[in-house]
This record gives sequence, C-alpha cells and structure tokens, in this order.
Amino acid sequence: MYLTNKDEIKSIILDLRDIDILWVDTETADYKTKTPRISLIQVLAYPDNIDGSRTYLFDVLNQEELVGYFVDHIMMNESITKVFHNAKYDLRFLGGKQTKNVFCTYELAKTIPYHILPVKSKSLKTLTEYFTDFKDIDKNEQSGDWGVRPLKKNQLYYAQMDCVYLAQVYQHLLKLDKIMKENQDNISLEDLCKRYREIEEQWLFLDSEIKFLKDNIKEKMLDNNLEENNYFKLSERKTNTIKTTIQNLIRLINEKGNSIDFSINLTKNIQKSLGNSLDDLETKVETTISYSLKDIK
DNA sequence: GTTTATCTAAAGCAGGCCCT
DNA sequence: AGGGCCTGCTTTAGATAAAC
Repeated sequence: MYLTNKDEIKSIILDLRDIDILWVDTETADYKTKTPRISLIQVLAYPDNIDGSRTYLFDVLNQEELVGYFVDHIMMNESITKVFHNAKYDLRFLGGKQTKNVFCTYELAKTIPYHILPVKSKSLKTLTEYFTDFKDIDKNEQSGDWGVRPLKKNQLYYAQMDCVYLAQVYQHLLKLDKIMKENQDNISLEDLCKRYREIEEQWLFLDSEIKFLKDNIKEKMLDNNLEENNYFKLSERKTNTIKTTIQNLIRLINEKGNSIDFSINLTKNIQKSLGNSLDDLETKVETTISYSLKDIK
C-alpha cells in the first residue's frame, strides 16, 4: 500500500500504536553523499502476509514532519517492538539511540554459530533464501535511485517485500535461537565432552587439510603474481613496526623532560637484558588468568 | 638442569560486513 | 560513503614437552 497523503499516513501511524510488533525498513536517497535523505518508511504489521500486499509504504521524501511523527509515535514507543535488519543503519534516520524497543535480526543472526545457521553471509537476502521458499531475490533496487518520483513499480515491489522477508527471517531466527538456548540448558557436561570426542577426529583431519590448501593456494598465487581467481582474492597487508634503541629513547626523553611519561611492558626479553637491575626498578605486575582444556591421557 | 620448540589465549589493530 | 561491530592477523605471555 503506497501512501503519499500526509493525513492518511498520520492516521495509519496512530492506528499502528495498538500493535505489539512491527517489521520496519527504510529506503534512502543520496546514500552515497554526505547528506542522505530518507525516502520511504516501510511497515508491516502482519507477519503471515507473504505477497507484500499488506506492507505500508510511507512516502516521506523531504517530509521531516512525517518522519518526526513516526519517530515520536512509533520509534519512541516502548510498548511496540520494532524489528529491523541492521537497525543501526535505519536508526540514523529514525531517532537514533533514544528509540525504545528496537530489535535487530542482523545482530541476532550474528550470535548464532555457523554449525547451527550454516550461511556465509548474514544479509537479509541470504537469510531469506536460506529460511524460506523465496529464491533468487533481486536486490538491484537496493542501490537504485530513491530520490526520484514517481518511484518505479520494481522499486515499490522491492520495498514492500523487504518487510515480508524481514518478518519471515525474524520468525525463523527466533525459533532457531530458542532451540539453541534450550539445548544449551539441557545438555550435560558429559554429553558436551562426548560430542567433542565424536567430531574431534574429523575436525583435526579437515583443519589440517584446510591449512594445507590455504598455504599452497597462497604460495601458488604469489608465484604466479595472481591477485584474484574465481575462488579467492589475495589481499596484501603491510604492517610497519617502528623500532628504536633504548638509548635513543632515553636521549629523547631527557630532551623533552617530564612531558613524556607512560608505562611500557617489560617483555621476557627486556627482563633478560635488564638482569639484576630489574630489582632496582619500580614495577607493577598485572595478572591475567585464562583457562584451557587439556587432554587426559 | 637448561635451553628450545610448540601450543593456547589475549590484546591491538586494520579491514570487512551490513544497510541504502 | 560511512558508522558500529566483528573477524582475522600479529605479537606476546605463559605452560608444557622435547632436545641438548
């Protein structure tokens, strides 16, 4: 439902206040510039609708008043859960940090480990295709021009379907998360250990082969001066470590006087070089404790 | 008995991900 | 483009095993 009439939009916003949970998305114009403008606010209140016909498309291009109205009545409203995918992005336009009761499916998806949710990307498109029967979702409109009017049919379709995908993904993620947490609570230490032993051999096998393959692919790509092929991109990374001698450092500090003072870590090597002199030095010890598992023989 | 090698964990940092 | 979080690389410490 594409809506441009101010009063109509406002009246729907007021009606939406009675609903517990809304699936929300936005589209922005000029997103590559320093001053992006919000173009559409899409809202779905019926998660079971899968054709997009029940998604509200509020046209808010250059309508700061309408955006403010939505923020005041919906975004700041504690009693309504607002679901976004990567909410951080949309919140830039919809009230920022002061908003209440915002839920992000992207953040939830990231907390679920790969062996439970085996997808390489956590984009809305990937998650939708993984969880639902929607396949080959076209995301071309995402990078389209949302500043033009009238909006193309494709754009409106894309905009309304995003909320549908969002609601579907949300429901599947919640189910998965619930199952995961229940399993976590119910599984015994014994079972965890047994499972570890059960898959340890495969893991060792795969891990070693993966490392072997990676090293060799890297080597061959370097030998052939190949930056990229159909499978990998070889990215170069330079790390500069700046070094000086301790005498040079002392000289500098003497020149600058008290303006330079900071603590440095005395590594094992430095401690060795200092020898007995270490006892004469005023030091502070910071202790960190960590735990690791060892095999029982 | 001492040095050297190997492994795990942590911290700092650069680059990548996600959205439009 | 751009902001916040995450991943992965690198370095370091500390524990243990192997070598001298």
